[in-house]
Amino acid sequence: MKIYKRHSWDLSLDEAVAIQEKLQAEVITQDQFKEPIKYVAGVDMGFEDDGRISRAAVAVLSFPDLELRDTSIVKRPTSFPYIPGFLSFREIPALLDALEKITITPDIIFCDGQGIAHPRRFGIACHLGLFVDLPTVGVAKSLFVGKHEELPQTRGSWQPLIYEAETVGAVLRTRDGVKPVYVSSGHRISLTTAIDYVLRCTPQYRLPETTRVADRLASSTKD
DNA sequence: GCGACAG
DNA sequence: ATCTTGTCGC
Repeated sequence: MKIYKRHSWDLSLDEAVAIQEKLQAEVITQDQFKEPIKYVAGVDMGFEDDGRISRAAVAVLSFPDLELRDTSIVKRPTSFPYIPGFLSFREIPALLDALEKITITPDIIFCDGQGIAHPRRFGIACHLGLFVDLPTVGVAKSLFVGKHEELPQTRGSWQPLIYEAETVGAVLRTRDGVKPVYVSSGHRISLTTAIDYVLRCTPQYRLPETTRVADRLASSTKD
């Protein structure tokens, strides 16, 4: 699929901050895509050799039946350290290599991490969204920024995630009695629509099927 | 200044 | 993210 390179990846932390602040202005948090959605994708990362090697994986599933239709895995040297607030600079380079090889362009991409629920409203889902110019959703396994009320134990219930007096995402229960996930808009999709698609992609487990498939691909010892 | 801190 | 067995609970 097509990738729109917006900047180089050889950056200092100060330059990375400048890029986040500049590109943030281009993020769209409203629905801007045509339905019906036919394909959904999930991306995930794995590491080897104490983090020196990155493994990126992409899984494209049909929607709404969620059957595997395309996959891609790439391995390359890791070029940026993990620093809270700058996850995208560590993971996106490899993810783009993997996405470039995908033959089916998905209609929505689920990312492992936050969207606008980020200190500068520019988490990995937003960053990736601008590079692929497709709807992206951040589905994180843990809280990064913001606070929220307690939420019911039933699947489908959710509470707004508030940060600096703004709703930046939602805490969503995707399975009864199981730890919730943190959903936020990445690009070209609203929060309520994002929640709807996350629920439609989590028929059985806590995380979206797309992410689960990508996760096992990125974790496999093979190449 | 002191903690907290997506993966 | 990754290093790792058994174990508690439905």
